[in-house]
Amino acid sequence: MSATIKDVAKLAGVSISTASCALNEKGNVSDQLKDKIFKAAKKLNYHPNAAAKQLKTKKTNNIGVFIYGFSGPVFSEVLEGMNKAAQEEGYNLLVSSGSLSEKIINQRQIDGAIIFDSHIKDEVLINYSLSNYPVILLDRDLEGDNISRSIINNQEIVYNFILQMQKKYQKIAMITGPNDSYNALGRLEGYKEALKTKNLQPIIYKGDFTYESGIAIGQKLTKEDLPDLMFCANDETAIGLMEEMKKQGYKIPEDMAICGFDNILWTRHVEPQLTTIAINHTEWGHDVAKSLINYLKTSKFLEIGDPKHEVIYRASA
Amino acid sequence: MSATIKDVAKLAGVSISTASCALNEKGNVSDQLKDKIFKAAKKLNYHPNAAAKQLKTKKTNNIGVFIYGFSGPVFSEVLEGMNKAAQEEGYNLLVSSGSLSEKIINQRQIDGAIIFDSHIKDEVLINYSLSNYPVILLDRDLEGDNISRSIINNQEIVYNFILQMQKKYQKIAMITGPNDSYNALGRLEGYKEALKTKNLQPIIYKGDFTYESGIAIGQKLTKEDLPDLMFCANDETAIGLMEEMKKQGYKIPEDMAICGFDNILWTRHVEPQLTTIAINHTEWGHDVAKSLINYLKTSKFLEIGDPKHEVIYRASA
DNA sequence: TTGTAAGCGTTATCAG
DNA sequence: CTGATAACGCTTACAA
Repeated sequence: MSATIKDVAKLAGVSISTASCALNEKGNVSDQLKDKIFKAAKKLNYHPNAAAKQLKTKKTNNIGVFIYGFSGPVFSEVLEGMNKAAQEEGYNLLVSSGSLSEKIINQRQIDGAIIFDSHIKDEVLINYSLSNYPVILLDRDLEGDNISRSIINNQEIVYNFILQMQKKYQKIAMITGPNDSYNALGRLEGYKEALKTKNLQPIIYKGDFTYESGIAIGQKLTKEDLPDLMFCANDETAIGLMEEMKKQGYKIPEDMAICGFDNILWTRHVEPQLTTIAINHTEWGHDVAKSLINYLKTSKFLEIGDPKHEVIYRASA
Repeated sequence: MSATIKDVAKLAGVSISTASCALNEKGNVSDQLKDKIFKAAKKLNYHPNAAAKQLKTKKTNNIGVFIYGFSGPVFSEVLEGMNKAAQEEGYNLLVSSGSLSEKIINQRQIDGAIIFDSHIKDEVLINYSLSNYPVILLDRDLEGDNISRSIINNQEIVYNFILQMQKKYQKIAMITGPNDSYNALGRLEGYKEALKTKNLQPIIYKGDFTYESGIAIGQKLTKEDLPDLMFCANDETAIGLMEEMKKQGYKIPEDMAICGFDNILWTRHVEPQLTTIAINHTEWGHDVAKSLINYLKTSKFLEIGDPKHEVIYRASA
């Protein structure tokens, strides 16, 4: 069994409350006693019991992060940023995915929640926030008093990007991603909106974020179809398309320029290197977690800036 | 404020203990009362307070996972598997990386720990395990009573693989990874050992797990240097090498066969497709977590099989 | 079958 | 400056 504060108090020859005050640097304890108490604590390898502390103070020092799954680079980057922020502020990350998430929220195992998972019911979140716990939603809508939100504004990013590219390329087509992807939909909207602004008809090919869908579309493209620029909803599709076009003897970007989205590692290893858009997910996660923790300390969310993005111009477009 | 068991008891018109027994399906409560109690709980949206429960039962229902960082595919796969196991068994994952990890362990916020991080001090782990908490170490050594271990046996996997390839290829060289990588070192040892068994001299090139290091080595390789097979410590290096060799006009695998390790997505998108070795990290994580949870339920670790691996033969070797 | 009461390890209030 | 003591919400003997 580990030592309790009782043991420390006994060894130091003081009362429990004095020991508690000393260990928490609170109130008035003489330096002499303090020293004795700290020595005793060290000797007994004392560490306060988290559950007891939580019960008393109603603070768990944990923030819950609820994600849909662990796979893919996005989650690990976001988590990395959040972990960094949590560490800086002395909080722990309780990461959960799946059916147990709602239980953790309901049981108040956390001081606040970051939701990156559309499966958790609104009702649970509202209930939680109503008990004065802060919640930050990522890429999802919900209004409420202690609820804040942050989204990757794919639509706006793509809108601006396409308008920019329009200066150089006349005919711009797009390969979309799957319909159930938040990101794919936003990117598509941004594309459509940009063309609308310029009074142009959108040309849309249906992809699914895979390398193979890029290849398949490349195989169907006839010479007359070729746009000046093909904007792909993600890099994998763009690279698949590029390989297929090269195979058919087309020159990139002369015959058709190609660009993607995400800036995956492989964009640098294809020939020509792929022009793409990078989102700084790590920084985003960091800012989001900081905002939540700020709420825990001051009852106010820190403003979360839009996730940083950067257009990376390379040879492909 | 959330409802407590007291509120439930009052609303149902029973004592606290009766309510507790009913809600935990324990002891003897008449069906009639039980029904009343459950209805009251539902009405009040009652959820037991985790801290109080933990304090009393000395069980947190959390298992701690301590990793070195979130980046890279390995951690997300391992975490995914662990999360799945935890979910199946009703446990939560407290994931932490960095300086706060030791605090979580010391404060007994978790019923058991999985350590995938060489930075946590042995002393902390020993102390923890001495208080009867189970610990599983991944890719790391430490002996103890409630301590179990599991490692990816890179050395053995590579040893067997190279012996196998030896039947087809005479001269086998290797590109290593960085010296501070557990995986790189094991793979190198396996290679050396296999050649030794066959009484052959190892031929070793120093890489660093990057695509660029594969290119650089390819540029230095002269025609006379070419081995029959180049075994690369990871796929990125292998692919870099392959691209460079192709650029120089060599035919893969005719002039030199190439194989890698990890089975990253891109191994299927190069020409020729890369022969490589896949480790099932998700399953590994799942098994590890299951083993720990089994200990929590029965005081015995479940046997963890060696992480499953599979040699994936493709056209490059 | 149900209720009373003690106690888990803390913190915090309030006398001494 | 220090020390009883109550309380946090829950579980669990044990008594009724």
